[in-house]
Amino acid sequence: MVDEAPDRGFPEDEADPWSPARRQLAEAVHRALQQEGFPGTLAEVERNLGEPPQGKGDLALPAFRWAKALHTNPPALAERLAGAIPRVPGFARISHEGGFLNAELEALPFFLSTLRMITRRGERYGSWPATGPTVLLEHTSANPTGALHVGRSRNGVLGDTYARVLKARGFPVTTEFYVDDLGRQAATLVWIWSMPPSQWPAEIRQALPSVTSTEPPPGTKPDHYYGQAYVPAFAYMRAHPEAEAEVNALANQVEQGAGDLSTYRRVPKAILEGILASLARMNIRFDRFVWESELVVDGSVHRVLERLTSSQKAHRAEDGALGVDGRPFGLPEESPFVYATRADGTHLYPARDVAYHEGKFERAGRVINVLGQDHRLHVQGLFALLDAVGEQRRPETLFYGYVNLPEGKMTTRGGRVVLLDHVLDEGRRLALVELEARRPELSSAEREEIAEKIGHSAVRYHLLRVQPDKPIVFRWEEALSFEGKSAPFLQYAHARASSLLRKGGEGNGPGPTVPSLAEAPPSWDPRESALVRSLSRLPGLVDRVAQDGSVHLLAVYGHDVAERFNEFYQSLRVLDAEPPVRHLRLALVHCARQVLANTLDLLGLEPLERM
RNA sequence: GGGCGAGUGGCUUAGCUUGGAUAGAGCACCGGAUUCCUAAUCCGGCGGCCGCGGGUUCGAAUCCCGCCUCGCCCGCCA
Repeated sequence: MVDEAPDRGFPEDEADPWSPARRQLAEAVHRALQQEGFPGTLAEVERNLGEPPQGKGDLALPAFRWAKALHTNPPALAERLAGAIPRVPGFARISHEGGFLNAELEALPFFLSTLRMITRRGERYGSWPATGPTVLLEHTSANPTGALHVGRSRNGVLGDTYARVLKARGFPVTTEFYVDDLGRQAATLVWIWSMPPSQWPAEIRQALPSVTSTEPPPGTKPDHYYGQAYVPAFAYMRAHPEAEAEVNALANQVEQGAGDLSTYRRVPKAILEGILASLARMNIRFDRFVWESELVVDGSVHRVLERLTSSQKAHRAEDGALGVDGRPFGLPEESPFVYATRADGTHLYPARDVAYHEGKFERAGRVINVLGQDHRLHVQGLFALLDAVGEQRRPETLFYGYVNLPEGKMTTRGGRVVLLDHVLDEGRRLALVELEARRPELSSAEREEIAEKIGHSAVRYHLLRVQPDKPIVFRWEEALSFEGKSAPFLQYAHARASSLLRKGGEGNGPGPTVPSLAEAPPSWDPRESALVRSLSRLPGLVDRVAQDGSVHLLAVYGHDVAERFNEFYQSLRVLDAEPPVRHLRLALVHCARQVLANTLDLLGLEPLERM
């Protein structure tokens, strides 16, 4: 039983409940090690503090690493350290076992100060103080040539989540979508839709018999409507040289910044709006759009080409094409050059990409791109070009694996795709079926609203829950699972907590106060302790994920919190407990709901009051 | 062929950056829990030479080397 002021060492302005404890312990251990003749730094000690197995305390330090240099053996060193370390504020016990030094927190003060931090910071728990520099994060950037498939949406889900985490870590973040309106793909669609369907070539009309207007009929999304012409138009164009020439002429015209851009962009823009509407259903939004054609019009591509031309590192092919040797950047021997222009001097994608990045570097101190793993080599080419034009700065990249179907790769032209909108619709439908069975007392409007939130959250979570690097095989039953490792599992825990707080008379108010050490029950149920411990980990996790983009860890974490909460909920009574216990448990429920809500928000998922 | 990425129970997967004390989940399967705050939940059981071989180390799923398998890329396309 603790008998003195419990809260020293836990300042009010901390963002992370663990950092004071870690720091205090590391300092004490470091001092003890120095007495043994240890030459290393405090940071080295702190880095080696790990989490011991269940039941062996809260922080552990393996002594093996330093024993030899200090002319002793690990168990002896651990024992001597344990003996040499005085009472550390916040810790109840420092012990040793084998070659490990184990430290046990004063559990109650730690738990209560964690709960207090959560109630005090509310929705800001998990967030860190503002810091710099501005981060520019580009993601999704799907070509505006049709409706988005689930594979492309993984990019958006990853990018949007990473942006949320970086913001929470304190960085000012801007998200950008690069609209690739140049090139043959977009031109093909612009070309076909520049004619009324009645004047289309017979082959295309036959492929799309129901299409009669250049405007999507009411109730049809423009990305689906305009996009459906892509496959037949592309096939026709490939088979008819005169059509291909028209498309190329169109493409070349915009590529040079000639012609009326607003006319040209009509269809790509409409498709983009459709794509954005789909993404918005999953809570993905952008701060800024950069149209590739704009970089031509404003001269930035031209300026890049001038710099490249005068660069020592420029490589001029025999026929005049301008590029650089990419081998120092890892390009293969067989195709060592990355070209910025064609032989006729017209610019290519890599040149525009350099121009785009120069703009990004002006707008932000740190630039991150979210790209599919097929872009790895392109990035090396980009680096080679940046180097050649004398640009020192480089973007960071978060790569992700593709979403495939059990039958293989998704292909738009092969007609083997699963569209995001269809997955989202099916998710909503399945959730509605569940709700009709489980929540008949709700109005149908409420059920519809909740179903949409469950459905899109399930899809988003599914795309988020594994390491970005790993490829995903899309299976409907898995993507729309509402059990186990899924968004509804998290949402359900949140809804349960919300329900308890409603019934406990707390509603959406500031929540119950955290009891003081004197008021709190002296001994806690293991499920209560496990829950607070889980809650205490959010800020540290946000810090880590912000560093390396491992956003899946947050999805894993959310599951852990929900699981701890469900275990607590299942076996312990809250509302009909005795007053001191009830008080504490209500605070616990309030904090769990808060952390769940914050984690859900970081993941871009919807917290639900009832489901 | 080269480069990059991934290989963990029947399936999906966390842990690998920074080596540490019984490798943690979900699905499936088997058994159990609902007069009680939402059973989309919980409890128990089953199931793992952490791809293979070598190396470094007091200690390797984690680091290094080699091999195998799968994926992606290797256009004056984007």
